[in-house]
Amino acid sequence: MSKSVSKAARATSSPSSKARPQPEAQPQHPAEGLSIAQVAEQAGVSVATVSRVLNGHENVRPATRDKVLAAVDASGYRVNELARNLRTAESRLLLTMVPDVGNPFYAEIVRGIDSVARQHGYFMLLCDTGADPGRERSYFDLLRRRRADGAICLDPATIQQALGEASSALPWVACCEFDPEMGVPYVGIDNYKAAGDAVRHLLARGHQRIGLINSDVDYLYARQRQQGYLDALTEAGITPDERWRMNLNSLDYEAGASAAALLVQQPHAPSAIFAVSDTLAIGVIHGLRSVGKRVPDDVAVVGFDDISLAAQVDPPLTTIAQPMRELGETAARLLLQRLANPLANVPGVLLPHRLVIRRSA
Amino acid sequence: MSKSVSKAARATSSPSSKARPQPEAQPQHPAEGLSIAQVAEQAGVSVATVSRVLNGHENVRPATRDKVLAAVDASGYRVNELARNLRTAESRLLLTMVPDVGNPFYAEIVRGIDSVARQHGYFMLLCDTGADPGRERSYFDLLRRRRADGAICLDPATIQQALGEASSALPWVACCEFDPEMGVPYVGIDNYKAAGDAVRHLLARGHQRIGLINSDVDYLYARQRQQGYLDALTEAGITPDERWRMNLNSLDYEAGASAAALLVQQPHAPSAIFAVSDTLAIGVIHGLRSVGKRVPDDVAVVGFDDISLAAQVDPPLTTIAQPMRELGETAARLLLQRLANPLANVPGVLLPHRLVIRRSA
DNA sequence: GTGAAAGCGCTAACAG
DNA sequence: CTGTTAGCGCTTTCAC
Repeated sequence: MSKSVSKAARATSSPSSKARPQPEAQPQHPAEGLSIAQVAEQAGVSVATVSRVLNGHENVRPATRDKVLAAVDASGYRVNELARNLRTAESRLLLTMVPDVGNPFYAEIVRGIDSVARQHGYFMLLCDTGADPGRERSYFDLLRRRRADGAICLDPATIQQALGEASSALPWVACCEFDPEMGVPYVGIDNYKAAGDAVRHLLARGHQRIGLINSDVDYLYARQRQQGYLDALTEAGITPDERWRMNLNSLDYEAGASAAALLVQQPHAPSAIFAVSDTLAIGVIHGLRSVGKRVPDDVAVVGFDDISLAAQVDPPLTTIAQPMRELGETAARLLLQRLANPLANVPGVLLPHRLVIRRSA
Repeated sequence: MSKSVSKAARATSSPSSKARPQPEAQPQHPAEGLSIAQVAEQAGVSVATVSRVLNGHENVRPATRDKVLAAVDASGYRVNELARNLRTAESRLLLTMVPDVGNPFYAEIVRGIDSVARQHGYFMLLCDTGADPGRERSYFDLLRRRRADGAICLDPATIQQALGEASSALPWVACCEFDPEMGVPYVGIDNYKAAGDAVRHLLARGHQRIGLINSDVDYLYARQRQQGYLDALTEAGITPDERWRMNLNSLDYEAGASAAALLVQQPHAPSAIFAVSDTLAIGVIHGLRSVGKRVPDDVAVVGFDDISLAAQVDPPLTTIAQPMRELGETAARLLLQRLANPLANVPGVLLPHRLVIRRSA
């Protein structure tokens, strides 16, 4: 930890750095190819001294320090981090890979990651992979090529596995999606139990025919939630009907809408639908309405995630809440741990979920 | 342009690189501190030759090339881009700064940027600024410190201006939010006219008392849309009432909901509401419903942006569509132009908007 | 407390 | 076609 702290104190590189505020007046020279040598010359000291001042080392005489600082401010000099990073062999950059930045579920997680990262003097940059293995790989290459110090991956477990064995040696952690067997640190929730909770809620409301609108089976959570759904039904003495289940390759509203319309227009249609994401569930509500079904009177629906929108739609969505912020924060902390001590074996952690009952079911 | 093309062809650094697929078998050594020198030794050639092969230069004998490639694959070597970038003085990284990654409006724009960027051999990385000037600054510092080659900023114009004069020399462009006076290339829409279109639609539907739920005036678009709203009303012979207008410091659904509830519960309440973003408008619909108003019968609502959700809510939202994808693509192209030719003065461009009539108004 | 100098890993002249 | 070499701008011993 002491490493992180000392690095975070670097006056010129920490995201949260307030060590040396900018002067009000803008510097004269917009600083194109300014190097430390020129600042040194201007200050009448050696490059070593400038470097020491820039990095907040203590062993510099105050007068000297002031001379240097003056020269820096006057010239508008900014350290070239490419050079610094080459020398120190670290970039202080963290990458977060998400399958779809447009999905509000990820936004809150990303904020959690970001806040922990900057507290520790790291920048967090977001990568939209579109759940495409090729793009995923190319972002991992940023890691291999030392352009980032670490990464957090929220992509489907299947894609993570496709990265190959060699990648597990890279400094990254998995968030929400993970394969416990891979030996990569992870954080997530108990999807199996959460899905069971959703279904049991529906059961308690008297529903017997419960549909499942699921996402792509590339996602670990899709497989786990399906199993939770299946087992909850079976435990209640109900034989799951295959026609009640659908797998979608998109979490978009439209996908949920058309799936729902299909689902309820068949014989023995479900009287309730469990959708594995709120975006899907909102689409489902819309789809049901478009075929003349009322929610929850004709068909009940429960979603998953508890994105902020869930409370705003009509009717407000009953859903399983994930601790999104904490998921992100935990992921960031795991990664930081792994960076601080590459050999320590970092644990997998599961965070609690919660059933939020609103009006849709 | 030829520069971009030749760079994009670099076998080891282009995001879209497919030049030399990885072998099926994973390399033996996970490649911690492997350098080009060791590869050179292993291949029995000089570092220069390895470098040439890695960069796809033509003047290498096939046999030599194969030897090098074999050594690379065997060792699992990856180029250290920190070193390469220091040497070539470019990072091939583009930054996109958005005020809120959770707002779906930005997601599609970001995709547009990303697709153009990777077509040209650049990586695009997303930064969530939270519309905070401090964070904005720190991301711009990434630029100053050569960790990224260019940036696209979607933050409020006010924040852009606060960056100071010196920043306009930096390689960035503005998207959606911009100040034409700053001399920074930009792309956006005609917000004044678009707002007018929205209001005129409401007018045509017979509404006389039209409310405006606006965002923070830090946003240029907020000021422009307000003016469009005001002028459209005036032109119709209606004197705008101050009590019809609200400014919110958030685009969240909740913010729209509570604002709407307030707005329609006063005397002479509006019979229609124009909200400057779809997220706000969706909140508005929810807020109206919570106080017992039906949309559009009691109060009509028009939004702005046409995010995918707009068609899914009940009632489907009448809104002004922005060409989000094109906005992003254009921004990326402007930036690329600016990078290719730092001296050329890149124009500001305005893209067309479109009124989409659904059921909410 | 400060400076001189080595070298991080790479690319690009320049020779041969 | 291939090798030798000089830096890119910075941090960090090691002297003084």
